Amino acid sequence: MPDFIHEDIRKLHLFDAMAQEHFQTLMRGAFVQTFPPQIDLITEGDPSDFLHVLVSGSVDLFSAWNGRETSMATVRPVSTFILAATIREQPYLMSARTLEKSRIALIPSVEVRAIFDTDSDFARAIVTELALCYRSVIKAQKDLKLRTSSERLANYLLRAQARAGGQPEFELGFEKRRLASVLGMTPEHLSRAFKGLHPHGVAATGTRVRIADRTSLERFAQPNPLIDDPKA
Amino acid sequence: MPDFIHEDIRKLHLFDAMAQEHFQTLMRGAFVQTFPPQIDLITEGDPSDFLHVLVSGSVDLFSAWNGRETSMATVRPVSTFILAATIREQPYLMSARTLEKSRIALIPSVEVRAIFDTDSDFARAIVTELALCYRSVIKAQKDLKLRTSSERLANYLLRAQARAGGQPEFELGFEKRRLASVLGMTPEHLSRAFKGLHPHGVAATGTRVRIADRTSLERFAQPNPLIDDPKA
DNA sequence: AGCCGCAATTGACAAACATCAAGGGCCAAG
DNA sequence: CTTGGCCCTTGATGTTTGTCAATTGCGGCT
Repeated sequence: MPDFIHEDIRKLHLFDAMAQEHFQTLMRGAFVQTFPPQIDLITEGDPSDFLHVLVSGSVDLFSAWNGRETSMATVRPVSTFILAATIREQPYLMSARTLEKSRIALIPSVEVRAIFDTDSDFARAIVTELALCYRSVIKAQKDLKLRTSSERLANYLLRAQARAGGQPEFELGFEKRRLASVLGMTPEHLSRAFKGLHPHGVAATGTRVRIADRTSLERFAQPNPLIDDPKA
Repeated sequence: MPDFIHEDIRKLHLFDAMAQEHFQTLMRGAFVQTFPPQIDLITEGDPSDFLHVLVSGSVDLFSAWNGRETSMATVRPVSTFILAATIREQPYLMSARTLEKSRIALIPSVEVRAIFDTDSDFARAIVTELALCYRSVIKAQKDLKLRTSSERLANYLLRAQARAGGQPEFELGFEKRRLASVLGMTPEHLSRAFKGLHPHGVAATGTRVRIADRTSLERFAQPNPLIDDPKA
């Protein structure tokens, strides 16, 4: 594995405090692979043999039941996924597939657990990371249970704009059909929801979105830090 | 605090591996309080000053936004809640109130964090606990996004029956209106959903439910371990 | 027993959301 | 430039779920 990838991974909160020796042990057992778009990386129910670290590209976490499928989250670099399954030695609860060409580091779960047992800095970092993940799912659940689909879209756009640096115009980053799945609605309904936000200054052309009047959109969306702030 | 409560708490996975000395430190700073039913224990957004341990009774975790309210989970003894907020030193994401008369131990968050830093067994236990919590929320989210309300009810009843020991008849444990909120629907709709399950052998009288034909109900509910098994 | 209060139910209706079936726009290959 | 594919959109319609209002039913209290 090239050194610059080591450095990218090392910079993650999860790995930045642990002993160098332990980090190197992890990296020795790990390997990096590049995947084309739309490749299934893991399937829910499979044993969690590897902790995954997305180095570049993007990955969709999704789940299926009874012929239906829903997108649970989008992973962006550089971050890990399926940490909880690795820790608990339990099967994955979600499937994962690449959205674009992606570079992914695979670290054997056995080694993660072994070092977790000996390196308390690493253990602490895992706790912090897991607590963060937990809170973000709770927020997603509140979003889902307390808001209508238009409200979810409005708040999603506000967050996306903030993430993109706050300019009035920004890229969605993926297709609308996937956004619909993330928001828990159909593509058709999303299309109508976008139209419904037009009076509040939202204009979408393709994958590009323009928020003309943030104040008006906020009045409609009623964003709340306890749901929408990723840091809270 | 009486000793038998210490013992109950000590038996929790979260505390059963840590050094006795550290456990005693935690307990010295903690206090137990008994609350009547329907008392607000914490409000979302408040700073997380205490880790709560429910010793007896039951507690509802809920959340509100824009005039709407939804029940996120029910806590049953003996278990802790709002661990993630304590760890991250962040405000609570959910409010909590007693459902019945409840006895609750309050452990100052500062001390939890301090001992977490020195006792690696405790840190490990926290990781395990958090990973478990995380996975259970993911399951809840899959339940919400992939199933209709009738399907959620059907699967809930199957789980409740299993939890109650598997007898054909069992107690719900709380009011139907709260069940409706947990399942993300209105009480009226829940009432109709129960009627819809009648052909599959479900009969509900008050807070008591009878599943006459589990096989038939399972055929309709399509339970899946990756959503419904609390241990997975 | 009778009354009260509250939860649960029921019915009628409205809103939210999904489905199905066409069309339109974009882009890349021929 | 045309063609085909794919996504997005649009319209019509159906299903699911929520709301409102009224009623029933049950348990506690007097």
